[in-house]
Order: sequence, then structure tokens, then C-alpha cells
Amino acid sequence: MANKEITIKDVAKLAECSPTTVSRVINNSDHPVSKETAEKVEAAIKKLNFSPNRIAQGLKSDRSNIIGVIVHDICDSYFAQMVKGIEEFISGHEYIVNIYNTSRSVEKELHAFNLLKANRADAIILAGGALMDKKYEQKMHSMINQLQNQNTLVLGITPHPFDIKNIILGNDRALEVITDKVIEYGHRKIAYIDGPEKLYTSYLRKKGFKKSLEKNDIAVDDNLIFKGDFSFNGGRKAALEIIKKINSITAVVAANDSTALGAMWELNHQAIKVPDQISVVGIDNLPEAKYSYPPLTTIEIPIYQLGTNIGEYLLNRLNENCNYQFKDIKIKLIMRNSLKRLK
Amino acid sequence: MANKEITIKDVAKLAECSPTTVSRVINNSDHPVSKETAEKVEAAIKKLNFSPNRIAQGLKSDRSNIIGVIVHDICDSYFAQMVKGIEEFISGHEYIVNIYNTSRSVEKELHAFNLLKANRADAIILAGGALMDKKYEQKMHSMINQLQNQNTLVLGITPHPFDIKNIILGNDRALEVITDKVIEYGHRKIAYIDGPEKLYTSYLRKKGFKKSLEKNDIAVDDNLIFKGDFSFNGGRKAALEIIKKINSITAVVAANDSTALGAMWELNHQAIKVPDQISVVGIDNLPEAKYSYPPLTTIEIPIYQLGTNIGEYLLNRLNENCNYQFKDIKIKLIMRNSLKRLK
DNA sequence: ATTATTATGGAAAACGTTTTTTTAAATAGT
DNA sequence: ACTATTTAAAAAAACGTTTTCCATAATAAT
Repeated sequence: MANKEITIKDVAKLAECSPTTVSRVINNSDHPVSKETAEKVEAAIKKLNFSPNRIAQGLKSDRSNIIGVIVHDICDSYFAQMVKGIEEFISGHEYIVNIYNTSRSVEKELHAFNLLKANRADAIILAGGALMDKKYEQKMHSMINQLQNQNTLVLGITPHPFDIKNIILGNDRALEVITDKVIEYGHRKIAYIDGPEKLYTSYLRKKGFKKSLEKNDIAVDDNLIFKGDFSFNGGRKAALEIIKKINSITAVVAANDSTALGAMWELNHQAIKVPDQISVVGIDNLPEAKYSYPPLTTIEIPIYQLGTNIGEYLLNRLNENCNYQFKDIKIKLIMRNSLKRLK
Repeated sequence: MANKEITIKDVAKLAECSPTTVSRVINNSDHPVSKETAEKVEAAIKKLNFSPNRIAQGLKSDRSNIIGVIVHDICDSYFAQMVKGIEEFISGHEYIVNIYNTSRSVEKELHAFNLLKANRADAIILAGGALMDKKYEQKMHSMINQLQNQNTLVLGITPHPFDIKNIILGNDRALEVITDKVIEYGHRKIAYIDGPEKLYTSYLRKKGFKKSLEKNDIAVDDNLIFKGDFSFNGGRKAALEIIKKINSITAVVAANDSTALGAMWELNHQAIKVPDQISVVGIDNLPEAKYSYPPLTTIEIPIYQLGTNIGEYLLNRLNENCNYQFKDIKIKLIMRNSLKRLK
């Protein structure tokens, strides 16, 4: 049935001019075109509801106008907000956002890269922290090389071991700041609930936690570091372990809010009072952190804004504005009631 | 600096054959090509890290392999799950998902349609309910017409007033089922917290609520219908209004879980006991619904699965499998403690 | 031994644009 | 009145594929 597409030629015929002229009108090029002709073309375009075929344009210009965004899990509010920010900025400039959900699978991430390469994406954003896996790293190095030969801009959000522009989110800094606060409140027996093992972000956050302890002359006790996976349920499970050592712990620092919320829920459920018996803090400032019981002390990382900043940065770079600097975002400590001063 | 792209011609040269032959190998076409030649081509492809330019392919085949997904808010777990499901299915088949976040703005939705039209998307999924606005409707009708002339498949998730394939999610049915349950538990003075005004989904959900009342011979009292916007905060605000009429209300049906959770939170905060003084139910079964205080009685709509089903349906349709039927999903009543039997 | 068929491959056209080159007409400069 | 310049528009080439059409050599059928 394939209906014939309306092309620039149809417009030209109707406007009684050449396709060349139509193109010039569309792109209001430098080449002069008389007012009458331009008007006839505009009219024809409107009449035919013509919109230029971006694929054909792309072929000519070697631009796809595609920005690929690779996330671990689009259902994670962190990524959802970032994608929203990126999309908000970018779609206003006729770019489109391609999304890839990797579920933290190395294979899927590579698959996404392959698709994006084949589609000649103008830029790729590796929105989640790097996965830690040797073979993967090698393949990624080669892939990134190819992409850069192909003139694709690759951007990483947390530090990656790849030779790309990395936007440093200050994951470690955030953990350091909040742990400092916990210590300032008199706690010295502090548990940590970790993030997923293979994630670089986890590594960084834990690093920030440890840095704060060391800075304050508190020995890092590996027995007080509990497994987690960034999820509510992970937090709950960790809490059950924490309860077993409750006498040697006065505060819990969680690698993110979901974890902290899960831990608090389970502690409450097991009749351990937060913050009277134990303090809990997180990172991210999820919307629900405000309404948990008790409200969660956490750190806000303005991810949506990060997204728009990324979009802006990207567009500047794609338009050869090489000097454009990425606008950093500021993290913010949010004090609520889940952290209590130790007497 | 624009690095020269590696093309089929480079491969041809290295493999000592014509571009035609390379193309045949890539697409393992019907036209026979000898084993040796094929192997030489494969080797050359690997050596050059060649991947065919999808844009050029698209120009020739009039296929972009783009599936556009238009959502109201990607941060809403409902949409995030659906997108994840769609992406999961589709990216395994070399299609790519383009995402558009409209923030429920009519202009942005039309803009998204324009971009998708220009990019010759193979299919567009209108993932959120229609916005209700007369002018918008007209423009959308015309847009959809153009898209269909252009052979783009347009799919709507909740009923839309447009002439497209609509996947009926049973929003009204879900509300009817849960309201029936509330009534079965002895409640007759039931408040409703509505969704956003201009949203067709809101309209449908409210319709289901009303239908249940009428079926059970309970008069619909407009004074017991409160404004909401599908958000936690909206639920909180509505709860403050509900409290003013607390004596004439024994149960609250919310248009979604976020609203229900917000309402419960505020009720608790104002020392109104749920479910002893008032029952609350929602729709969606958000992850946090399980961990709220008290755990929320709600309806599960398996959205992720809906997403994969949509993906499957779409791919079948795009491959001219016109008889493929959409696989319906089943809603499920989740009984928890926020609904209490009235004595 | 001649013709028909099959296997393999290349040349050229096509997809819908943009860009470069060419052409034609009108104006300006002498 | 002739040449130079400017303005406007068209023709042709290009982007990287796929597809249609031809060409050749080898095999099979008579």
C-alpha cells in the first residue's frame, strides 16, 4: 500500500520552481531567493503539509540529530529525572533522545552502543556509572575509539575508565559531606550500606564514606559495611543484618535514599526506633524522603538540572562551540529528623 | 576535522568485490554469493569495524526503525515501567526508542509529533491518556492523518478520540473493581480524589468509580469528589479537605497510588487513623504501596508487561503481520490493610 | 555442438535531501 | 555600447545504501 511520500519535488512542482529553491527556502540559506518565490514555496509547503525527510537530510549532512542515552534502569528516579532534563533541553532544539535500558548488563550496554553507532548518533551519554568488568572494558575502549573516529561525542556521567569527557558528579564528595555531618552529630559507630557490587558509583560513594571516617580518625570496620543494591528491599535486608549488631552501631549511612528508606522501614517494623535508637541518612533526596517516617536526612543532587545542563553542554559541543564549559551543579545537605545528635 | 566515514565501498575495495556484493552479504539476500567471496567480505567488515549506515539504509528502505514514545512524565513510575518494557522488547530487534516528555503540554505533544513525522518514525506510541482540548484535537486529527498517509503506525494506550489503534487499559474497569470492593466492605460514604482535570485517564477512572456507585445504588455526591493531580502532594491537599467532612466519609478512593499515599500520609499526620477511622485505596500498586503505613490496598496493572506486549504487537504489525492480536494484560486486586471492613 | 539454465558478480539507478556548479537575466560601471 | 557585477534560479553531483538490470562463465539439457 506504501503511500508515496511527499517530497521536495512535489513542493517544487506546485510552487513552480526547482527543488533547489525549495531547499533554500526551507533552510533559509544565504543564497538569495526572491520574496515572491519564497512565498509561493511556503504556501506549497503548507498546502501539502510537507516536512523535509530528516533521514535524507541526515544522509547528506552526516548528522542524525540523535542523542543516545544509556541508563541502567529508567525506572530508577535518578535516571528518569536525568533523562527528563536532557530531553527537555534537547527536544527544544530539534534533537531526539534515544533511550537504552541496560538493566546493568554488559551485553546490553554493548548492544546499545552498536545500535547507536549504526544509527550514527551525534552523541551518546553514558548516564550510569561504569560497570566493572575487564572484558567489557576492552570492548568499550575499542567501541569508543570507533565512535570518535565517526565523530560521535561520548559523554560519561560518573567517572569511567574510558577516554571520554566525564562529568564528575561528586558522588564521593556527597558521601563525604553527609558522613562528616553524622560524625559532627557525635556518632562514631557508623554502619554503611553499600550499592551494587559491580558499579563504579558504588565504589565512589563508599570511598567518600571511608574518606570521611579516616579524616575524623575513625577506623574503617569492614564488619560494619553491609551489602545493598540501591533498592528499597536491599535496604530492608541490610537492616536485618544491622539489627544483629545493633549494640555496636549508632548510625547508618546508606549509599542512596531507596536503601535508607528500606532500612528505616525495616527498623521501624522490628521496633527499633529511628532516630532515637539509631540514626539513618541517605543520598539523593527522593520525593518520598520528605514523607518517610521519620523524614530522611539526605543530600540533594539536582539531577533534573544536571540533565538540562548536560543537554546544553552537548548542543554547544555539537555546534562546534568547543570552549563551552559544563555548568556544574551543587549538592545540598537536607537536614530532617532521621539523624539525631548523640548525647 | 570530519573523519571520513567507512563505507560499503571501502569494504568492497578490501574484499576485492563490488559494493553490490557487500550489500548482499550484509543482508544475506536471496541473490547467491559464493562462499569465498562472502568470507572475504566478512573479514573486511571485521577488519574495518564497518557497520552499515542506518540512515542511508533508512533512506532506501523508507524505514527509520524508530519507535516514538510520547509520555506525560517519564519520572512517573507508570510511564517509566512502560517505556522499559517497550524498550526491552524492541531494542532486541534493532529498533530504537525515541522518547518525548510532554509534561502534559499540548504544545509539546504536537512538537513531538512533528519531530517524529519529520524523522519518519515507523510507529508512535501515545503512552499517556489524551489531553482534552478542542483545538489540540483538531490538530491531532490532521497530524494523525498525515502520519498514516506516511505509513506511520500510531498507537494509543488509553482510549483517545483519535482514529488510531487504541489499547484499552481498563482504567475504568480497575476503578470499578476496587470501588466494588470498598462497597462490599460495607462503605457507603465514599470520597473520591480525582486526577488532573484535562486528562482523559482521569475522566475514565472517575467514570469507573461512579459506575460502581450507581450499580450499588449509591447516589454520586459531587461534594465528595475532591480535586487531585495524580501526585503525592495532591493527595495531601485533598486529605486536608476530606478531613473537614470527615464525619460524612468512611472511605477514600484515590485515582492513583501516589495520591492515595499522599492522602494517607496527611491523614496520619493529622492524627486521623487509617484504616480505623477511614479507609483508603488506590490504583497502580507502586513499589512503595507495600511499605506505606498502613500498606495500601490497590490494584495492580502490570505495566512493564504491558510495555513488552506493546513492543511485540508493534513489531508484528510493522512486519505486516496484520492478524497479530494484542495480548491483553490482567489487572489484579491487591488486598492490604488500608481498607477495613465497616461494622 | 548447440542452446538453455544456473551461479556469480558488477554497473547503474534510485531513495530525498543539500551543495556546488552553471546559466540567465538584470543592473551597474565604464 | 560594451563589459563587469549582482541577483535569481536551475542543473547536476553528492551522501551511503539497496535494488534492478545486465553480463559473464560455468554447467546442464538437448
